[in-house]
Amino acid sequence: MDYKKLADLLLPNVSSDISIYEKKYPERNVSFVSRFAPSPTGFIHMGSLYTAYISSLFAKKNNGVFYLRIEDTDQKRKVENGIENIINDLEKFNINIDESPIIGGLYGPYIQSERKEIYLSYAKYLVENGMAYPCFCTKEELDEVRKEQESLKERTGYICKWAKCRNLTFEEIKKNIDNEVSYVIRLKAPGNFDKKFEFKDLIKGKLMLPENDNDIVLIKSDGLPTYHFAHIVDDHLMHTTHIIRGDEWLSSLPVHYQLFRVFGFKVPKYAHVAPINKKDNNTIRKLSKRYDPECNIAYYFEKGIPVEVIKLYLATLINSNFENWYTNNIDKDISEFNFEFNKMSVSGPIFDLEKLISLSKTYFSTLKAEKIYDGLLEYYKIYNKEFYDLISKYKEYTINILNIERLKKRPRKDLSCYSDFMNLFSYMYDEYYDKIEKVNLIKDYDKILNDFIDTYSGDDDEELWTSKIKEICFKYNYASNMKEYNDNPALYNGHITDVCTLIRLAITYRYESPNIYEILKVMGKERVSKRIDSFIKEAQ
RNA sequence: GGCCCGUUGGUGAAGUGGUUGAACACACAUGCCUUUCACGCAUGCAUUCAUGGGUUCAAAUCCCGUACGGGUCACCA
Repeated sequence: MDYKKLADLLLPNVSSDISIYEKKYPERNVSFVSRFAPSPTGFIHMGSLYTAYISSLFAKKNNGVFYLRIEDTDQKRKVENGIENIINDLEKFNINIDESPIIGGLYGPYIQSERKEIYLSYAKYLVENGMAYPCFCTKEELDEVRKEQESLKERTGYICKWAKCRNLTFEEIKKNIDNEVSYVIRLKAPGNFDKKFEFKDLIKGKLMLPENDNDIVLIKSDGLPTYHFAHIVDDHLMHTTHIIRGDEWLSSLPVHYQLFRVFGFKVPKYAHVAPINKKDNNTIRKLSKRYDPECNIAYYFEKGIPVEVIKLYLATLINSNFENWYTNNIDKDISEFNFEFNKMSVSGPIFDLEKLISLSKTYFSTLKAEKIYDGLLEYYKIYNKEFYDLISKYKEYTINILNIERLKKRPRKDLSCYSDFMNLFSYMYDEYYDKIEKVNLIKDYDKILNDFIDTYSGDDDEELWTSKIKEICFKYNYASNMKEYNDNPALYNGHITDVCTLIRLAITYRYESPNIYEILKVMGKERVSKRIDSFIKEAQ
């Protein structure tokens, strides 16, 4: 068969001179190039963020390039604003992108649907060299073939004797083309399934894979390439050195490997990332954006968990020894850690929200109050306008609240997200000083509170403050320490904890709060007196 | 069903033939500290690495079988 003639018949208006593109997209002078190549089908979720983050982290570590390429060759799955959504989400996470449809770059276009000419050119080149051919089989015919293969317990696919369009004569093809029969272009797969080749994946390690003998589709009937074909052409021309992608691609690696070899291109290195999993009852399954709210990025935004925390947690999932490094280098940037492919989980890490929250508490405990304050403003501006107005109005006061038990060697760890702040500290604002239903009052509560407010100066140090409380304890027959009380409980009306709890209740209407001494100090004497007065009135 | 991959405590995991008495972290429990809560500190929590066999002086680590789990078999990526 005259393949040149065949190529011209199929793609008359396309040049098969691929050297144009080889020249147009020259070698890069960096040793590491990775990419994130999503389909624009919606918002980014934890899984895609994970893969994208890994790519960017390794690119950064190797002073390489990380670019974004949109894989929109499936017209049916296109979603409105898909590209914008992806780019916005990546921006929110401060993932640094060197080239993208927005930023541009020398290797564009970065949207596959805009590269149609390129793919067709490479496809024509293959046809011309007898390595690809048109296939006129309909979906129904293919389904039937598959059914027959299944009933014969044979391997499925467009393989061996089943690849009937492989042997069409030029005349037969010409007739179909003249009649405008819809067709695809398939690879004439040169592999032998019974032969295996060794492949070293950066994460999975040494693999033995069968050669590909399936005549996979290269160009679909709409003229757009399949993932397999676009992957080879793009990653070759864009000079990607490291393909970092989900391990659902592992099984098609023989196809991709073969395509690179057919063209004589250098095969890039591959890192197949196992998915983030979730333990559901007793089964482990992939974290799903449909069933697991924590898979959705919006979930964290709504709670007010900072993106830094998510990145921190993802980093621990990428390399579990990261966590140890981080606790010793809490002031350093995540990217300074030496991430390694071979330390990644082969079967996929399990997502543990509890651990993420614990990490978040540690993260918040390292922040300066001013920084948290800025985060609070940003958060409540969107999620609670009323509270936003309040903290905007009382900036200094709010920062003082945030500084309670923060300015010491081991700060409190009670804040795990911005939404916690309101739950934890709303009572500090008079607007939210709410009564609670049931309050247990101790003996002489009114006298104790009155004595307390009489002696409270507002600027005593903690030691003096405590000693004043102890005096009150003594006066009303409360034990001034627990040991005393426990030795002889019958002698006392109660103990110092009861007295402090009473004060805490009067001030906050809560049984739990940070150090009451510090709270009083932040509130100021005037507010404290008012609250105590109103508490006593309310109790009577 | 074919092919590929995996299986270490309540959880995430470290571990690649010999100081591993199986790190570390989360969770849990108890105790200490303490005005509550949180923090912090201390202690406890796998005589054993899915399972059966083999190789070896030595196996969680290497080999084979079995069970279970995951991925994939599209003109979707």
